[in-house]
Amino acid sequence: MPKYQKQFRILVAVNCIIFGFDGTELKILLVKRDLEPEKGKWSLMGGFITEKENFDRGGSRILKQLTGLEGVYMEQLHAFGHPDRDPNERTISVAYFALIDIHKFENLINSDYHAEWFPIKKIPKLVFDHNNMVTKARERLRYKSAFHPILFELLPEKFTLPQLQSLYEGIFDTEFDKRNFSRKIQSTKLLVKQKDKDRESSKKGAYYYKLDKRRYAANLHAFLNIIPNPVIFNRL
Amino acid sequence: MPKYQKQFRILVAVNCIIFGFDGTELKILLVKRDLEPEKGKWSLMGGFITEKENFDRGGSRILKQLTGLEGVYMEQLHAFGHPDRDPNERTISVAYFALIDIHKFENLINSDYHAEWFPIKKIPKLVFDHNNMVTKARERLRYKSAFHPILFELLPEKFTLPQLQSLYEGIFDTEFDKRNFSRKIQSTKLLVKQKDKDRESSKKGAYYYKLDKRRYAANLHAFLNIIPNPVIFNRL
DNA sequence: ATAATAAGTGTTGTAAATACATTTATTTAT
DNA sequence: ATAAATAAATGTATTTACAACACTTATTAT
Repeated sequence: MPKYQKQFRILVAVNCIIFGFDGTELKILLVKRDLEPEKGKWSLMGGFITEKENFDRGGSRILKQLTGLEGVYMEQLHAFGHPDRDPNERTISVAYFALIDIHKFENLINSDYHAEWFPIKKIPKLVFDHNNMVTKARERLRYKSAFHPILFELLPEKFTLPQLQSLYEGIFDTEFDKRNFSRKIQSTKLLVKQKDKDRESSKKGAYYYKLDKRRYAANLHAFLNIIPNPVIFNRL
Repeated sequence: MPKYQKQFRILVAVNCIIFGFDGTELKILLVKRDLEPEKGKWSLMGGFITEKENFDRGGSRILKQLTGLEGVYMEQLHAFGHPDRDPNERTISVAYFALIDIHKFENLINSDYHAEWFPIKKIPKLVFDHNNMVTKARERLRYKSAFHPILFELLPEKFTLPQLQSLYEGIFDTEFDKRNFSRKIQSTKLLVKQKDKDRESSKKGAYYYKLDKRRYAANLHAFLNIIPNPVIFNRL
């Protein structure tokens, strides 16, 4: 077979924007970059694509390297290809965003990397174009979660409605009426009320809910329309 | 500066899914591939990324090469990176989709390429993973156009409401009530009624409309909700 | 017993979406 | 000149979805 001889070849990386929610704030997991250039600066977790893997697998591999987690919600975000984005050598990067249960991560943390959670509103200056990636990931998460039930991926198996609401409020940077919010969420029939309560965050305690996994799997692509007024999108 | 010596480098291409609407059907512009492997087979327009361009520019360049058009609606769709997608040598491709006014194309067609419009429902077997790209582009177009006013990009400057409706109906593969459709479209205030009529497609004639460009520019990211029931997404 | 805290719940008004049928302008055939 | 055919244009009534709003309940600490 002939080869595409004259064309030039480029380094291909994958980066992950890893979201977590600690009950109060939306956070992103960052690492200190361990190779030159820009060694020691904060960065998204990433790595070069290997010869036999596709992007999805590369993304999963890199997520697992850092967090130990598999089977996590992950989605291709965008391919970044500015010729000068890595000053060392031209490198394109396919960015993925992942939603993880922050508590699972704490158990599995890989100490080969120096990783830290940063609140989404206090992201430091990152290497290359990683701040752009974060911005785009935030926009996508906001957009997608306005219509699709994906935010459950950020919560532990059992969670309360007030927790869920504060997650939505954090992402949309606004407040919702708890009666209307509860009604909308319940109307999806994705949640199953448990008999026990979370007694950490209030005196009365809030009932736990779990996802109805069968329904959830069937409704991943369904529409919810949880957000009162979509105009919200214009202010990130 | 150090180099990323050990990593391997990959060919990077851009492909364009070019949509057009002839008044009746949604179509895609395909070319006969002019290099080995798979020479002579139907393919999406594409090309390798050059040393100094980013993806958006590569996409625009490739679209212009074939159609002569610039300033066209274009959006990054997805990066395709299966290791065997091109059997000749590993090549990743960043796919873009473009919406063009099919009539503008007819004037500017570049005879270096053998290009043809194919109805979206009669796309032939394409090279590599291009059929996957087309499927993904269709899904994206459907998804996006359900909420955002982008389908005007497929129509000429002056168009009628019945034309617009049949475009929507083609994309969603269903029929809408014309009274409700008209009301929804008008409620966006994006259209300006003209004094003249299109007399081609009916005896009575249908009034032309033009986009209110100022409002349109301001509303690109606005939400419309033209589609009665979003369940439609599940059947492509 | 009382105060403090956050959870939980119901109703009513308003706006949006849907379903549905007749009239109008024009051309063509008789 | 009239009638038939064709597709465009238009209005209303009903249903449904959404948003606004306030009080009661369970529990703990004093």
